[in-house]
Amino acid sequence: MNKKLECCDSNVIHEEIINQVKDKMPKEEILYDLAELFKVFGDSTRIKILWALDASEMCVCDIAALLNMSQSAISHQLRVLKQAKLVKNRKEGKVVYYSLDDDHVRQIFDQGLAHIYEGW
Amino acid sequence: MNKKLECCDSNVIHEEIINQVKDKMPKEEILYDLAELFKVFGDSTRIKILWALDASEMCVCDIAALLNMSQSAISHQLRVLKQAKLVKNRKEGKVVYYSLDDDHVRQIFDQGLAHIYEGW
DNA sequence: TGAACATATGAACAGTTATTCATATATAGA
DNA sequence: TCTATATATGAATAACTGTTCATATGTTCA
Repeated sequence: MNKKLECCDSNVIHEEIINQVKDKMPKEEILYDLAELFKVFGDSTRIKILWALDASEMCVCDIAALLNMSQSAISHQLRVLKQAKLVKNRKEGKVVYYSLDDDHVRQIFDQGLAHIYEGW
Repeated sequence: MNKKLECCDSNVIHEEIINQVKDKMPKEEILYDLAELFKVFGDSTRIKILWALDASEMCVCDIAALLNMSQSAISHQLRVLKQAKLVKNRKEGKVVYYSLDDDHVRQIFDQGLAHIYEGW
């Protein structure tokens, strides 16, 4: 019950494949960043915001009204989206307008939708 | 301080835009499913598993060895990936081999990477 | 300057999630 | 049948996350 610290109790089964795959894997850091990016997409509030901004530039209050959520909640999420460099903003007096800051968002959404609709 | 239940304290600023965007938004349910899908991508362990399986079919023990993680942790995550219809498996004796079950994974990854690398 | 308002932000809380641990299931071989 | 082994799974825990609430910041206008 304490024979190997490696993986499961047994030895590796297919050592060649493991080494082969290991060579093809991107650097740990890249994969981490990729997961962090998708984590940002993994919330329906943020998905809605991105979708809305893909249709039109909007101010915080408008987004809150559109999604029927508090101004604070939206503001917090916009900060997350901005840190991920997915949205940008411009200020006009008191009002802050947000818009998409990425060309890939739409394509990522489309691929995601393609998966969801697949086989139905 | 209690004038409107809507969004923030004020009235909606750009009502036309809101209605216009509202019409363009996909159904609530679709956006929820989309977020659920990306949530699955939003974990570096699962990202690594998917990347590995994109390179080669592998059994549970091999994946655990490759990622230097416990068999149990990998098995739990494979279940999540299978529920999301991102991987499939086949049994050969005691050994269960997992492989990708989706054509979009690679493209979603590529778009994600494109975003990460953008502007550097 | 002061009131009104749009937005941002910190703390707190509830809900979620990834891993570990122990154990169950299933299969192969003796 | 008994043992070894590959995988699955339920419970528990620690860490993380989204929203709310209260409040701060910054801008306009009177």
